[in-house]
Amino acid sequence: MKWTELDENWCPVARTLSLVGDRWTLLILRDCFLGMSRFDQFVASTGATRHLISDRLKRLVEAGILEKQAYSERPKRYEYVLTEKGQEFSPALMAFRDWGKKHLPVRRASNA
Amino acid sequence: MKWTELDENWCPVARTLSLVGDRWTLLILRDCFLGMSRFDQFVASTGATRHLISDRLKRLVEAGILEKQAYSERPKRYEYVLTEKGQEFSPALMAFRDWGKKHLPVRRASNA
DNA sequence: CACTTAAGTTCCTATTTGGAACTTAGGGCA
DNA sequence: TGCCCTAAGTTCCAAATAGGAACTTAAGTG
Repeated sequence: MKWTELDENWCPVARTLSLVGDRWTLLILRDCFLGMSRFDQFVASTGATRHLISDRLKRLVEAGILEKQAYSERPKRYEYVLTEKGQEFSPALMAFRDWGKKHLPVRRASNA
Repeated sequence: MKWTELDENWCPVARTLSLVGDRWTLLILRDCFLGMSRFDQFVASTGATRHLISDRLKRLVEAGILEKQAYSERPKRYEYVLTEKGQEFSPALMAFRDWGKKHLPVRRASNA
Protein backbone atom coordinates (compact mmCIF):
# COMPACT_ATOMS: atom_id res chain seq x y z
CA MET A 1 0.00 0.00 0.00
CA LYS A 2 1.23 3.46 -0.80
CA TRP A 3 1.20 5.97 2.00
CA THR A 4 -0.80 8.42 -0.10
CA GLU A 5 -3.68 5.96 0.17
CA LEU A 6 -3.87 6.62 3.88
CA ASP A 7 -5.83 9.81 3.40
CA GLU A 8 -9.19 8.03 3.45
CA ASN A 9 -8.26 5.74 6.32
CA TRP A 10 -10.77 5.31 9.15
CA CYS A 11 -8.11 6.37 11.64
CA PRO A 12 -7.47 10.08 12.19
CA VAL A 13 -3.84 9.35 13.04
CA ALA A 14 -3.36 7.64 9.68
CA ARG A 15 -5.03 10.50 7.82
CA THR A 16 -2.80 12.98 9.59
CA LEU A 17 0.25 10.93 8.69
CA SER A 18 -0.75 10.79 5.03
CA LEU A 19 -0.30 14.54 5.07
CA VAL A 20 2.54 15.32 7.44
CA GLY A 21 4.00 11.92 8.29
CA ASP A 22 7.33 12.67 6.79
CA ARG A 23 10.47 13.88 8.46
CA TRP A 24 11.08 16.93 6.31
CA THR A 25 7.48 18.06 6.40
CA LEU A 26 7.50 18.04 10.18
CA LEU A 27 10.85 19.83 10.30
CA ILE A 28 9.45 22.54 8.03
CA LEU A 29 6.53 22.95 10.40
CA ARG A 30 8.91 23.14 13.34
CA ASP A 31 10.74 25.93 11.54
CA CYS A 32 7.49 27.76 10.94
CA PHE A 33 6.76 27.66 14.66
CA LEU A 34 10.26 29.04 15.23
CA GLY A 35 9.38 31.98 13.02
CA MET A 36 10.90 30.99 9.70
CA SER A 37 9.00 31.53 6.50
CA ARG A 38 11.35 31.51 3.52
CA PHE A 39 12.49 28.84 1.14
CA ASP A 40 16.21 29.22 1.73
CA GLN A 41 15.70 29.32 5.48
CA PHE A 42 13.99 25.96 5.33
CA VAL A 43 16.74 24.55 3.14
CA ALA A 44 19.48 25.77 5.48
CA SER A 45 17.71 24.83 8.67
CA THR A 46 16.50 21.35 7.80
CA GLY A 47 19.40 20.23 5.63
CA ALA A 48 16.97 18.74 3.11
CA THR A 49 17.49 19.28 -0.61
CA ARG A 50 15.84 22.21 -2.37
CA HIS A 51 13.91 19.67 -4.37
CA LEU A 52 12.36 18.16 -1.26
CA ILE A 53 11.60 21.50 0.36
CA SER A 54 9.90 22.66 -2.82
CA ASP A 55 7.77 19.54 -2.96
CA ARG A 56 6.82 19.59 0.72
CA LEU A 57 5.93 23.27 0.72
CA LYS A 58 3.62 22.65 -2.23
CA ARG A 59 1.84 19.88 -0.38
CA LEU A 60 1.52 21.91 2.78
CA VAL A 61 0.01 24.80 0.86
CA GLU A 62 -2.41 22.49 -0.97
CA ALA A 63 -3.44 21.03 2.36
CA GLY A 64 -4.16 24.48 3.78
CA ILE A 65 -1.52 24.19 6.48
CA LEU A 66 0.68 26.93 5.05
CA GLU A 67 -0.21 29.93 2.98
CA LYS A 68 1.99 31.44 0.28
CA GLN A 69 2.22 35.19 0.62
CA ALA A 70 4.09 37.64 -1.58
CA TYR A 71 6.43 39.78 0.47
CA SER A 72 7.92 41.51 -2.54
CA GLU A 73 6.65 42.48 -6.00
CA ARG A 74 9.29 43.05 -8.66
CA PRO A 75 11.36 40.44 -7.87
CA LYS A 76 8.27 38.40 -7.02
CA ARG A 77 9.15 36.73 -3.76
CA TYR A 78 6.99 34.58 -1.57
CA GLU A 79 7.06 33.43 1.99
CA TYR A 80 5.13 30.68 3.72
CA VAL A 81 3.08 31.31 6.83
CA LEU A 82 1.04 29.02 9.03
CA THR A 83 -2.72 29.15 8.61
CA GLU A 84 -4.91 28.60 11.64
CA LYS A 85 -5.12 24.96 10.68
CA GLY A 86 -1.34 24.91 10.73
CA GLN A 87 -1.12 26.75 14.05
CA GLU A 88 -3.27 24.08 15.60
CA PHE A 89 -0.65 21.51 14.83
CA SER A 90 1.60 22.87 17.55
CA PRO A 91 0.53 20.42 20.30
CA ALA A 92 1.89 17.57 18.19
CA LEU A 93 5.28 19.25 17.79
CA MET A 94 5.35 20.11 21.48
CA ALA A 95 4.78 16.45 22.26
CA PHE A 96 7.64 15.46 19.98
CA ARG A 97 9.87 18.06 21.56
CA ASP A 98 9.08 16.94 25.10
CA TRP A 99 9.60 13.30 24.28
CA GLY A 100 12.88 14.03 22.53
CA LYS A 101 14.14 16.16 25.39
CA LYS A 102 13.41 13.46 27.89
CA HIS A 103 14.41 10.36 25.97
CA LEU A 104 16.98 11.42 23.40
CA PRO A 105 19.47 13.71 25.08
CA VAL A 106 22.38 14.81 22.93
CA ARG A 107 25.47 13.15 24.24
CA ARG A 108 28.17 15.21 22.62
CA ALA A 109 31.72 14.33 23.50
CA SER A 110 32.65 17.62 25.15
CA ASN A 111 35.28 18.54 22.59
CA ALA A 112 37.28 20.78 24.92
CA MET B 1 21.60 15.26 4.24
CA LYS B 2 20.26 11.87 5.17
CA TRP B 3 17.57 11.75 7.77
CA THR B 4 19.56 9.32 9.87
CA GLU B 5 22.00 12.14 10.49
CA LEU B 6 19.34 13.99 12.42
CA ASP B 7 19.94 11.96 15.54
CA GLU B 8 22.61 14.32 16.85
CA ASN B 9 20.72 17.45 15.90
CA TRP B 10 20.48 20.24 18.47
CA CYS B 11 16.70 20.16 18.22
CA PRO B 12 14.76 17.58 20.21
CA VAL B 13 12.05 17.53 17.56
CA ALA B 14 14.61 16.60 14.90
CA ARG B 15 16.10 13.89 17.09
CA THR B 16 12.67 12.45 17.70
CA LEU B 17 11.96 12.50 13.98
CA SER B 18 15.21 10.70 13.19
CA LEU B 19 13.75 7.80 15.16
CA VAL B 20 10.01 7.80 14.56
CA GLY B 21 9.49 10.39 11.84
CA ASP B 22 8.18 7.93 9.37
CA ARG B 23 4.64 7.02 8.50
CA TRP B 24 4.84 3.29 9.12
CA THR B 25 6.74 3.64 12.36
CA LEU B 26 4.08 5.92 13.75
CA LEU B 27 1.31 3.63 12.54
CA ILE B 28 2.96 0.70 14.29
CA LEU B 29 3.07 2.73 17.48
CA ARG B 30 -0.60 3.62 17.06
CA ASP B 31 -1.36 -0.10 16.78
CA CYS B 32 0.61 -0.80 19.94
CA PHE B 33 -1.50 1.73 21.78
CA LEU B 34 -4.58 -0.03 20.39
CA GLY B 35 -3.35 -3.23 21.95
CA MET B 36 -1.70 -4.99 19.04
CA SER B 37 1.63 -6.71 19.46
CA ARG B 38 2.22 -9.22 16.68
CA PHE B 39 3.97 -9.03 13.38
CA ASP B 40 1.06 -10.10 11.21
CA GLN B 41 -1.29 -7.77 13.04
CA PHE B 42 0.92 -4.84 12.16
CA VAL B 43 1.13 -5.98 8.57
CA ALA B 44 -2.65 -6.33 8.27
CA SER B 45 -3.49 -3.17 10.14
CA THR B 46 -1.04 -0.75 8.57
CA GLY B 47 -1.04 -2.10 5.03
CA ALA B 48 2.74 -1.77 4.89
CA THR B 49 4.85 -4.56 3.43
CA ARG B 50 6.28 -7.28 5.70
CA HIS B 51 9.69 -6.00 4.73
CA LEU B 52 8.97 -2.55 6.09
CA ILE B 53 7.31 -3.80 9.25
CA SER B 54 10.28 -6.02 9.93
CA ASP B 55 12.69 -3.14 9.47
CA ARG B 56 10.71 -0.69 11.57
CA LEU B 57 10.16 -3.12 14.43
CA LYS B 58 13.91 -3.72 14.54
CA ARG B 59 14.58 -0.02 14.81
CA LEU B 60 11.96 0.49 17.47
CA VAL B 61 13.42 -2.34 19.54
CA GLU B 62 16.94 -0.99 19.13
CA ALA B 63 15.71 2.39 20.25
CA GLY B 64 14.14 0.93 23.37
CA ILE B 65 10.63 1.95 22.39
CA LEU B 66 9.39 -1.60 21.96
CA GLU B 67 10.51 -4.79 23.61
CA LYS B 68 10.53 -8.20 21.95
CA GLN B 69 9.04 -10.85 24.19
CA ALA B 70 8.67 -14.56 23.52
CA TYR B 71 5.09 -15.63 23.95
CA SER B 72 5.78 -19.18 22.81
CA GLU B 73 8.75 -21.53 22.95
CA ARG B 74 8.81 -24.37 20.44
CA PRO B 75 7.66 -22.66 17.71
CA LYS B 76 9.63 -19.63 18.97
CA ARG B 77 7.25 -16.75 18.59
CA TYR B 78 7.71 -13.19 19.64
CA GLU B 79 5.50 -10.21 20.24
CA TYR B 80 6.33 -6.56 20.60
CA VAL B 81 5.27 -4.51 23.59
CA LEU B 82 5.72 -0.88 24.48
CA THR B 83 8.38 -0.05 27.03
CA GLU B 84 7.83 2.85 29.38
CA LYS B 85 9.76 5.02 26.97
CA GLY B 86 7.29 3.91 24.30
CA GLN B 87 4.26 4.47 26.52
CA GLU B 88 5.36 8.04 27.00
CA PHE B 89 5.01 8.67 23.33
CA SER B 90 1.24 8.62 23.61
CA PRO B 91 0.74 12.40 23.91
CA ALA B 92 2.21 12.80 20.44
CA LEU B 93 -0.19 10.29 18.92
CA MET B 94 -3.09 11.88 20.79
CA ALA B 95 -2.14 15.21 19.28
CA PHE B 96 -2.06 13.68 15.80
CA ARG B 97 -5.43 12.04 16.41
CA ASP B 98 -7.04 15.24 17.63
CA TRP B 99 -5.68 17.27 14.76
CA GLY B 100 -6.80 14.69 12.22
CA LYS B 101 -10.27 14.44 13.71
CA LYS B 102 -10.73 18.17 13.53
CA HIS B 103 -9.07 18.98 10.24
CA LEU B 104 -9.24 15.86 8.11
CA PRO B 105 -12.74 14.43 8.40
CA VAL B 106 -13.43 11.42 6.19
CA ARG B 107 -15.86 12.47 3.54
CA ARG B 108 -17.05 9.14 2.26
CA ALA B 109 -19.66 9.18 -0.46
CA SER B 110 -22.40 7.38 1.46
CA ASN B 111 -22.45 4.32 -0.75
CA ALA B 112 -26.04 3.41 0.01
C1' DC C 1 29.23 44.64 -16.62
C1' DA C 2 30.00 41.18 -13.15
C1' DC C 3 28.36 39.70 -8.67
C1' DT C 4 24.81 38.66 -5.32
C1' DT C 5 20.23 37.12 -3.45
C1' DA C 6 15.95 34.39 -3.50
C1' DA C 7 13.15 30.87 -5.08
C1' DG C 8 12.81 27.33 -7.62
C1' DT C 9 13.77 23.61 -11.46
C1' DT C 10 16.50 20.07 -13.84
C1' DC C 11 19.42 16.14 -14.31
C1' DC C 12 21.49 12.00 -12.94
C1' DT C 13 22.75 8.58 -9.62
C1' DA C 14 21.82 6.04 -5.34
C1' DT C 15 18.73 4.42 -1.88
C1' DT C 16 14.19 2.95 -0.33
C1' DT C 17 9.71 0.97 -1.24
C1' DG C 18 6.08 -2.20 -2.92
C1' DG C 19 4.58 -6.71 -4.06
C1' DA C 20 4.79 -11.31 -4.17
C1' DA C 21 7.00 -15.62 -3.34
C1' DC C 22 9.90 -18.37 -0.31
C1' DT C 23 11.65 -20.15 4.41
C1' DT C 24 11.60 -22.11 8.98
C1' DA C 25 9.52 -24.50 12.75
C1' DG C 26 6.21 -26.63 14.40
C1' DG C 27 0.67 -28.25 14.95
C1' DG C 28 -3.66 -30.75 13.45
C1' DC C 29 -5.76 -34.41 11.46
C1' DA C 30 -7.06 -38.21 8.30
C1' DT D 1 3.22 -40.63 7.01
C1' DG D 2 1.66 -36.97 4.18
C1' DC D 3 -0.66 -32.62 3.52
C1' DC D 4 -2.25 -28.24 4.78
C1' DC D 5 -2.11 -24.38 8.28
C1' DT D 6 -0.09 -20.54 11.21
C1' DA D 7 3.42 -17.08 12.54
C1' DA D 8 7.36 -14.49 11.77
C1' DG D 9 10.41 -13.26 8.90
C1' DT D 10 13.68 -13.06 4.53
C1' DT D 11 14.65 -12.68 -0.41
C1' DC D 12 14.22 -10.86 -5.04
C1' DC D 13 13.27 -7.53 -8.50
C1' DA D 14 10.93 -3.56 -10.56
C1' DA D 15 9.33 1.08 -9.56
C1' DA D 16 9.31 5.21 -6.91
C1' DT D 17 11.71 8.55 -4.12
C1' DA D 18 15.67 10.98 -2.36
C1' DG D 19 20.41 13.27 -2.54
C1' DG D 20 23.65 16.39 -4.71
C1' DA D 21 25.03 19.74 -7.55
C1' DA D 22 24.38 22.83 -11.28
C1' DC D 23 21.22 25.81 -13.83
C1' DT D 24 17.35 29.53 -14.30
C1' DT D 25 14.89 33.81 -13.64
C1' DA D 26 14.44 38.44 -12.09
C1' DA D 27 16.09 41.97 -9.96
C1' DG D 28 19.55 44.98 -6.95
C1' DT D 29 24.53 46.59 -6.05
C1' DG D 30 29.09 48.69 -6.95
